[in-house]
Formats: sequence, structure tokens, C-alpha cells
Amino acid sequence: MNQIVTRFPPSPTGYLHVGGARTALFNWLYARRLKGKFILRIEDTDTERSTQASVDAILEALEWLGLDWDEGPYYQTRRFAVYREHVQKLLDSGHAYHCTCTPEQVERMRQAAMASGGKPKYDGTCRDKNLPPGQGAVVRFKAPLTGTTVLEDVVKGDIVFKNEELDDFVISRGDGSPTYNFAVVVDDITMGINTIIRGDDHVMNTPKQIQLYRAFGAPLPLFGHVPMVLGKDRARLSKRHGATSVTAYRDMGYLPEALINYLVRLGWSHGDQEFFTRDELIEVFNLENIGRAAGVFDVEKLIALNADHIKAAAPSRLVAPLAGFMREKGIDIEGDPRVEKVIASLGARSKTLRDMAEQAVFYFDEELAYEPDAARKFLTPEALVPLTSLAAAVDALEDYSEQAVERVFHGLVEKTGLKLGKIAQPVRVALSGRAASPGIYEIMAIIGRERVLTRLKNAIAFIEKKKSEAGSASPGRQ
RNA sequence: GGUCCCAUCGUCUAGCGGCCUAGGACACCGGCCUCUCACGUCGGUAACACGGGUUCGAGUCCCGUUGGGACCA
Repeated sequence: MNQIVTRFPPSPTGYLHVGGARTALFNWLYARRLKGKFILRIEDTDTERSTQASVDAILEALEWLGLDWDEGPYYQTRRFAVYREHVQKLLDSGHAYHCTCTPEQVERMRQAAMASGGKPKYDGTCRDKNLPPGQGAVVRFKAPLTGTTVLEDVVKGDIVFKNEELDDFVISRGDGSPTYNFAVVVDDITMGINTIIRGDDHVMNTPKQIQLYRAFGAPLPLFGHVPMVLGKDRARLSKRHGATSVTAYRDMGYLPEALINYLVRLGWSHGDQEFFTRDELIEVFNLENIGRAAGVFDVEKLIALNADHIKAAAPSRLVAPLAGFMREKGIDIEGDPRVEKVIASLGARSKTLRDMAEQAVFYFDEELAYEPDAARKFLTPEALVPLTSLAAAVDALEDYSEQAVERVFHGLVEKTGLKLGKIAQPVRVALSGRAASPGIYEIMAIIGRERVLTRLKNAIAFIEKKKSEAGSASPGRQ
């Protein structure tokens, strides 16, 4: 085979879902691996359900995933002349014929065939009539009546179909529009596609398509049918299983490389390796290791992989995507010199970017709100001494750094005899508003001395206020 | 209903006749680390659907059953 050419042909009847994204990914990876071409084709012949909004959504999702295409997008609705020309070719070569049987007649044939225990199919009434083209006449493919058609599938192995199971299917409708199987084959042949990786819901279409290739005298492409992606209940993945659109995952704070990593491992493996960068995948992806069994989409594992990719990402890589989530919280982090350090401090603690944004707020928001439970537990009168002495020590510090701050804490431990935790927890709440956060020395280094002092003072004032309120309220109680 | 596909821990999977008293990952449970939470690290629970063959030997090959799924209607 010369240069390999793959394709992804979505129907623009909705967003790009994760199952579709996976087959696009497989085709893309295979093309990139073998330095081939990846073509995008929009199968929009169902004009009832196809929309431009869907096309846009699909392109947007592919772009976000970084699955770039080398040709296209081609639109089937703009290729009717090509289809007509190919219908004529089959007519001329005797591989197709006009048929004037009405849908009602065909339906009766099917009923009759079923009644006599046969397969519901067209009985070939017009097959040898050599009818001329006529108003409303369809064009049928003259399919082989006996023998077998073998699909040599790279993932499933050989699949044999008896030709008697198939019938003379329609390739061109009464209005001149092509049928699905016909348009696909004409497109794939004329676009030079030689490798077709698609969902295994297409295996039953394949014998018909193979017969068309033969009728056209075209070489067969390599077929690989990959198993479906299932939901938790092992039924085909659908909206009731939760988010299925690619962009929904983007909006929830997943990294495209994580979704790609997850999707590729769902149905493909490379020994025991779980974590892959995009470049690694391009290096090692192959068709041989695609599995034969359908897989269940498991968000838990996606989350874990996303966390791993966040950890592995350079902070600078995360600034732009995180900025979007911060903006939702009214915080503009772009250009802020602290962001990369903030991201570094949160990398090991974030499952998603949304999650990271949540935790990053306190670094930037000066209107710190204390978590009620954390404040109740740690911002107590007992914390007054450590808080005030820390403030004094920090204020007196000659050079302010993470190391210097750490030394201050150790000094306080010695001086007060308190356990480090007794000092650290109130400070943590004072600085972050939470009971759980990155290390406090790190936080202090990032937010800077000024803010540290302000926040410590605020916490002290908070405790004092609480104390006096409690004092004035207590006489009424026993 | 017909045709076709599939079948290893809850999930994703390794395994391509002996290296398997079945390995890894996620999740879960414990220990360690520790200023909290994470991270990390160490350990644990957990699977070859069933029944026949073939073979000296089967998770691995063949047949059947069962169970899922796809397509057509």
C-alpha cells in the first residue's frame, strides 16, 4: 500500500460524542503514525436532520481534541453529480438496473418471503427487464445471487456473508439521491481512502459495500471494525448515561490529552501502559492491538487520567485553559505573575481544571470567606497567640521567602511549646479560608508578605469579634 | 424473527498452549510519609460465564450452551 488515507465521516445531526471521537481518533492516529492522510467528510444527505450548527459543533470538538484533518471537510450534499455519474457507470457496465416496483410491491415481496420462511428481500422482479430510466424509477444494484462475500477485517478477522442473504439493494432513489451505502463507497473510492476504521455497527453494511467496490473494479480498502462504547448498564452509550459530548468534557475541565488518552485505551492497549502523551500514541498506535469486545465508558478512570495529565502538564500549558474557569468566578488571572506558582501548588490536588479553579480562588480573592466548619474548629481564642506571634515574626523577617517562613514556624513551635499542627491549622484557615489547602509555607511564599499580614490580621479580628459576641450572648445562657 | 459480532477482577485491560498458585490500571480498604488535603509509596479484597472436546499440558485451540451487543425487518 502506498500512502495510507483514512477518514472520519460524521453525520451532522448533533454534537460529536465520545464514541465518534474515538473512531476519529483511531483514524487520525493511524494516519499520523504512518505519515498518511486523514480526511474529514460530512455525511449530510439526511437534510431533514443535518444542521450547520452540528457541523460547527463537530469541527469545534475535533479542533479542541487536536485531531487536525488534511483534506475537507467535504460535504456529500455537494457531490450529487459524482454519485449520479457513478450510478450511470454501474448501469453501463450491467451492474445495476432500473426498477419500477412500488414500495408497496416490495413490502409485499418481503411479507411473502417471510411467510414462506425466507429472508425479507427484494425478489428481483425488474432485475432482467432492462427497463429504461423513468419517472420515479429507482436504480438497484445487481448483486451476486450465490457464493459468499468475505470481509477480511483487521480487528475481527474474516467474516463470511452468504450472498443469498443479501438482495438487490437500491443505490439511487426515485428522486435521484444516492443511498447511504452507495454514497459512502463512491466517496471512499474517489477520495482515495484505503483504510476504513469505523464502529462495528457498520459490519452488516460492509458486504454490500464490498460488492460495490468489486462492481466498480476498485481495490478494496483495509477494513477495521472497532467495538462500540457502552454505558454503565452495558447499553449503547447515550445521554441518559450522563455527558456524552466531547465539548461537555472540555467544559467540565478535562484536558484534551486526557480524553484522548482515555478514549484510546478504551479498546486498545499497549502492554501495561496506561499513560500516553499524544506523541507517544502517534509512535506506538497500531490496529493489531484493538480489542474485539465492547467497552464501558467509565468516568472514574477518565477523572484519574485527567488528574495524571494535569500533574504532568507544565504550569504554563494550563494557564490559558484555567483562565476560562477563573473568569467564571470573576477572577482574571492572565498576566498575573503568580499563576504558574499557583498552578504548580494545585497540580497534585486537582482532578479537573474546574476543580483547580475552585481551589485557586483564595490566592486571588481578597474578600476571603471562611468555610464555616473550618472557622469554627480552628479560628478559636486559642489560636490568638500563634496567629499574633506569627504575624509579628513575619513582619520582622529580614528576607521573606518560603524557607524563611518555615524557620519562623519552627521557632514558634519551640517558643510556644505548641505542636506544629496547632499553629498551622489556624494559619491555614486564616490564609486560605479552608481546612485543607496546599502547604502553608508555599501559600505564604506565593501570596506575599503584605497579603499574609492582612489575612492574619483579619483572622485575629474575626476571632475577637466572635469572642465578644459570645461574651455578650452568654449571660442569657447557663 | 433472521444474519453477524463478542465473552479475563465492579470497570478498562495484559495474556497470542507450558514463564499464570492469572499481571497492570481505575475504584475500594489498610499502613507509611505529613502543617491539613492531596500527591507519592507499600500492602490488601477482587476475574479466566458454563459444559464438552483436542493436547503430556488450555485463560490461551475446536464445538455447544448461556448471556450481552449490532444490523435488517
